[in-house]
Amino acid sequence: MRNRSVSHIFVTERFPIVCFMMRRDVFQAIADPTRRDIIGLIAHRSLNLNAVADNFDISRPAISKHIKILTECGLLTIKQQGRDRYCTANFKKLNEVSAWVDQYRKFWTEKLDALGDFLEKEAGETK
Amino acid sequence: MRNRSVSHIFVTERFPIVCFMMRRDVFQAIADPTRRDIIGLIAHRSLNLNAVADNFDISRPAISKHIKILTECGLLTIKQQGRDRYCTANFKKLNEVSAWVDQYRKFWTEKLDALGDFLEKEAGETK
DNA sequence: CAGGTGGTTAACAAGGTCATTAATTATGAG
DNA sequence: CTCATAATTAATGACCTTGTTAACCACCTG
Repeated sequence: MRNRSVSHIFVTERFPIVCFMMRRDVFQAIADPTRRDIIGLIAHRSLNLNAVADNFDISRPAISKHIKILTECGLLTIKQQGRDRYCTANFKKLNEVSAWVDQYRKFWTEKLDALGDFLEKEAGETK
Repeated sequence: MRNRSVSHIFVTERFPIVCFMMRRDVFQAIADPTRRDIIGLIAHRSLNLNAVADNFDISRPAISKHIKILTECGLLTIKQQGRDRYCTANFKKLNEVSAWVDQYRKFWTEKLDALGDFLEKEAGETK
């Protein structure tokens, strides 16, 4: 039962109702390349789910699930407009990732070789 | 067959030998909290596998597998010293994550509310 | 060489992820 | 109201992940 946590427990007189909320962490959310692509798509403009799905070869339900995961971890917010649900990216959430990476930044930038490695990689990829 | 790619194909006269190499991407590697903890552990000093395992409640084989994954994606390098294998972090690899996050940084820092959110989160956690 | 220690591999189990298709819900348009 | 469209849910399947224990290999020490 990983990544789950009880967020609220509502107790009526006779029926304890336990409400689970996925504690989807951002790291896991961005681990999937499709989800990273979705984020890239909606970075500049809000899109409804179908517009997002048009950019991928997978089914709408699959996209729907990805978006659900991104929403659950706080990276996306949904705004309902009639039938359409428009997805907007909530980039502040990426600060968690940024902060984690940044604590190690000094270990690889001290030698000032990051640029060199980046260029090396670029050259390898475009070759 | 996701996350796999044929990296090299050696062909002898009679035996084509296909060598698979896991294309473990860094995002997936750091998605696991245990692996992030391992990285944190060996950030400052090289540790052998048993020393790493001592810090966790899981078995040595489990740690061994995590370290294998981290090695396969380039985040760790192993230096054998007699019986011991010392793990060293290779933080340059984190640049991939950093670069991906950074392309969106302007979206959440423009408003200069990142500090506010950070403090808010801190307060929420220590409460 | 024998035995202990560091570490990996093998076999397996439980649960999670990511996709599918079919059915369902909900909204807007004619 | 009826139909088309936007989107979710349900049921299912294949594969991946993460852990376990037991057995094994490799190296150092006495």
